[in-house]
Amino acid sequence: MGPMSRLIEQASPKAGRILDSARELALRHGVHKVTIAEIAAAAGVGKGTVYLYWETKEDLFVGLIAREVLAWLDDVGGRFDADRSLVLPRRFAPMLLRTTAGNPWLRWLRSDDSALARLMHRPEDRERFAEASPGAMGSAVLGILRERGVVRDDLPLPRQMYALHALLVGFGLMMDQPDLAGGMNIADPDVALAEAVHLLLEPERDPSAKVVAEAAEAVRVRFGEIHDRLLAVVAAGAAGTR
Amino acid sequence: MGPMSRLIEQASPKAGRILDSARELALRHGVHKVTIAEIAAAAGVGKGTVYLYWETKEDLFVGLIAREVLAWLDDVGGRFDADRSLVLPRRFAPMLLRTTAGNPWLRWLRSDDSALARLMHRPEDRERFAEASPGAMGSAVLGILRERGVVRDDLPLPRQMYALHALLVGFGLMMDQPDLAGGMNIADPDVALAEAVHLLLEPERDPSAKVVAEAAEAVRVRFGEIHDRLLAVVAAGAAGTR
DNA sequence: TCACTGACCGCATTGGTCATCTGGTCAGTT
DNA sequence: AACTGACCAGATGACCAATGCGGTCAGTGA
Repeated sequence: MGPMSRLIEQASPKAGRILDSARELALRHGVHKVTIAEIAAAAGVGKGTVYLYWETKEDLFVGLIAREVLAWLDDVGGRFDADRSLVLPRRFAPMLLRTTAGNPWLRWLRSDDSALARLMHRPEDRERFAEASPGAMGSAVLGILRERGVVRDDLPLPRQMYALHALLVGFGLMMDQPDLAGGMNIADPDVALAEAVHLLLEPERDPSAKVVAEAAEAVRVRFGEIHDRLLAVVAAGAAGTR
Repeated sequence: MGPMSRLIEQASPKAGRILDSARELALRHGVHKVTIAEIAAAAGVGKGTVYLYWETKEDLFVGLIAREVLAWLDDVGGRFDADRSLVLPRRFAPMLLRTTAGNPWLRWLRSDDSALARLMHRPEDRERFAEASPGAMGSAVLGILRERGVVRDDLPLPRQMYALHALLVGFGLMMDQPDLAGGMNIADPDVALAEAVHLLLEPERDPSAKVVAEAAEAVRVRFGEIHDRLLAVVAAGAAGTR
């Protein structure tokens, strides 16, 4: 994170209230139905005030989604600190999906909804967010785990990544829209994913506790990088910085 | 197949011409842009003639898509006859995707496009078609292969099915819309899928040739069932039978 | 007799219009 | 200096007429 760019809401409580109002109203009526005037009124500020903190409506919502993703990254980080064995693919993958399943903003991000593309016009922003999608995170982490023997290395990395990505996309979509599953419904998709990832990625023998701890540390560092780059997106959207 | 219900185009060459025109025009301009009048004109028949063979525009296109799927099933059947080792999951799964990748109608079916839902209003039809989607076919075949030892049985079948379905959905979608892959592109997704399915489903030792042959036979029978049920859809859509 | 046709009908969809509303600005207020 | 809300140009969507559609059926001719 570093001391450089802080979240706008931490600098001003008013900005925080605006974000909260925007979040609530957008969840209720949809992002492109809610108006800046509504948001400002709900936050108890004037309409112009919103534009003191963000240059455009787009920037406001980019910042909002970024906040959600950052909170999610922190959440995941916390889980890691509590239990480093979460780096094991069979635990990592289900955790990625489960922690994103509940949050509409993250789910939205994952399915690459067209509505999101309509909102975020700057390709750079979309790319930065795509970096934090479960599929991309899985891929990013895969290389690290593979180097350290937490993931089998008897097959080329690119194909392994592609397969993992496909698996996560598939599970994610089937969770979001059960009709894609063709009527098939199981009680515990998490377990199914864990088993699949285990067979797909994990070597015969579990790695030692030491290796696991080191891998977890490396993965945490990677999380930090993704975190910081997202933070840059938020900073870029803040008024007065561009 | 049986002698009972034959494709409408085999009964009347005129119906065949109508289907051909419908196919060509719909591929060029989209299903819901093309008009019955255009189709009739292109086929060199009167507009009313179309309604001698199909009750509605919807029935016409249901029949058309069914024809495509039936042709695909025949194609796959032929491949099976030529090489029974195609039942091996690592060869079966890539074949399912590859043979459906080129055909817009089948691809459409696979992605469960909303445009298709707008066209096919009868849920019964949609269900019948869903039965023939790659994911569903994979699932249908999975049980057969498992019983015979071509697929490992150390994990519960429902979760195995779910995982396979997710994997196929994921690979299929990433093939169709590469942006879902998050910029990741590999030369040979087929191989990646083959490897993934191998790890996911296949036992340590390959089954004997005899077992493979028997499994292939059973799978072919299953294909025949799916074939026949689709044929029933076509027959139901034909005018004068309802 | 009957396979076939195309003029015809009611209705859904379209394109065009225009009043309203929205994102964004800025002179003014506190 | 922080903040506000009246104001503006352009986007939006409600509305309506006109077109074009799916589907019908009386008629045609082989």
